[in-house]
Parts: sequence; C-alpha cells; structure tokens
Amino acid sequence: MLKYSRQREAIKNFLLQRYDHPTAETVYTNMKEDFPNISLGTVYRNLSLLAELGEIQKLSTGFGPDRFDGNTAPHYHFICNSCGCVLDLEVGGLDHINILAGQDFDGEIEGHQVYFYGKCPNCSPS
Amino acid sequence: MLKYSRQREAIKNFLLQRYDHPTAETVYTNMKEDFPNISLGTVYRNLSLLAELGEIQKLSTGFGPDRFDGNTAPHYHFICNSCGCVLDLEVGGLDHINILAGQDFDGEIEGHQVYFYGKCPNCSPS
DNA sequence: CTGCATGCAAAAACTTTGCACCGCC
DNA sequence: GGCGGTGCAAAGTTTTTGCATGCAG
Repeated sequence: MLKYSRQREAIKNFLLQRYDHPTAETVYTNMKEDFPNISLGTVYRNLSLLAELGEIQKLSTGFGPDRFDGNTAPHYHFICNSCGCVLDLEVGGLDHINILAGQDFDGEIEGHQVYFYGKCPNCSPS
Repeated sequence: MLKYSRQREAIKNFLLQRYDHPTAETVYTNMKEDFPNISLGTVYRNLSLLAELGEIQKLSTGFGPDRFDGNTAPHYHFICNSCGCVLDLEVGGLDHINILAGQDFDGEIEGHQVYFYGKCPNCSPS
C-alpha cells in the first residue's frame, strides 16, 4: 500500500519543472528549501520509487551520478562529451524500434533508452 | 606515449572471448588466474583506458556496476528486468539514427548507445 | 492504532588515486 | 635510464539500509 507523502509529491513536482535532468544531490539541495530536514536517503528512496512506478525516468549516462527526468513522454537524451550536460532530444521515426528489436529476439521487449553522445551547441566549434 | 602492458593485453583478450559483458569485478577475478597479483585498480585503469581508445565499450545499464563489451562493431544491448543479464541484440535499420537525431540539433552527434529493457528468453513467461 | 515514510547515521557498493617499485622502450 | 604501468592501500563518490520516530489511513 502506497501512502501519500509531501516529500515525494514535492520531488515529483520539482522534476516536472526542471529540464536539466538533475542528480539526486541537486534534488536534495533544492528540496531543502521547503523541507530543511529532508534527508538524502529520503530523496533516493523516493526517486527510486517514482522511477519504479514509471512517474519519472532514471538516466544512467555513463558519466557521474544518475540523473532524473520528470518528463515521461517518449523522447531521447543527448550527453555532451565536453561539459557533461544532458539535453532532451526529439527524434522522429524511432517509435518502431521496440518492434524492430523484438523481431529476432525470443524474450519480451518492454522499453528502451537511447543516449546520443557528442558536443552540445555550447561546446561545438562552429 | 602508450606503453605495452601484458595486463592490458590480457584484459582486452578476455573481453573478446566473453559475450556476457562482464563487470570490472568479474574481469578482475578472471585475470587473477593468470596474474595472481593483479590489482582491481589496474583493472579499472585499463578498462577506462581501453574504453577511451575505443577498443572496448563501457555499458551503463542502470542496474549495478558498469559492464564492458569487447565487441566494438555497432550493435545494441538488451537488459533483463528480471535477472539483470545483458544480451547482445542485432537490430537492423538503426544505422541512420545519428543523422535523424542531428537534424534538429545544433551541436554535433558523435555516437549513440541504445539499451532495450524487458524479459530475456529465460525469464519470459512463454 | 497500524504500518509505511522519514531523518539520521552508518555502511555498503563502486570507482579513483597517491605513491613507491617494476618493466617496456 | 626514463617514464608509463602496476600493486597496494587509502580515499572518494554514489547509493542503500537499519532503526527509532512521525504521520497518513
């Protein structure tokens, strides 16, 4: 049985209004404004829980700590090899890739995660 | 200047003959057979180095420690939500996704990583 | 009241790093 | 010989967990 918690609610709302895919640490720092006594453990517990429920996305970028995204609509992510920033990326024509992937596969494909790597507009030479 | 090392060579060869995407710990355990005194630090150093050189791939699956893949040919990965195993997946028709992704993007796309999630053949109900 | 959620702190899990010595070039 | 690589151990980073208390149902 899942019980309501003001902290969880606040964490989810925070993520919904951020577009930079914060880390647990960043969430924690920002939560402290409204909940001075909140603990990092609580942040981690709620982030994991929300990710399991599918209400947020967890991103493992391969650089540093995991990041979290409140946008659950299908979209992709770009990670800058120079500055490490994480950007949203809308890419058309990838909706069918679960089906493509399942064609020669005996198990069940339930979802996917795509990370693009390169140089972000700020770090790009041009 | 990069200097030859028997340990690095052995790590690379080990990864080339494994298809289960071992963790650093697993590489370490196996290296100890040939190099009883090898240290975990050396394993991590060489895995990072090889990944930077593009001779192996580092996989951040979102579950547990990073994994490593000696197969540098373009291919994708499947991660089982039940048992956590990581399988190779050949998916046709995804070669162009860097181009698709770059179309509305101001930076530079240099590469991508795709993870599929679901139930592997062993964990699948059927 | 009952039990899940929290705060706090300790610990676990994973990875990196400093330093003295070793071995490739 | 000179310098990068190694082994060892310590430390750093990120995440999880145990326990007493707090609060939603």
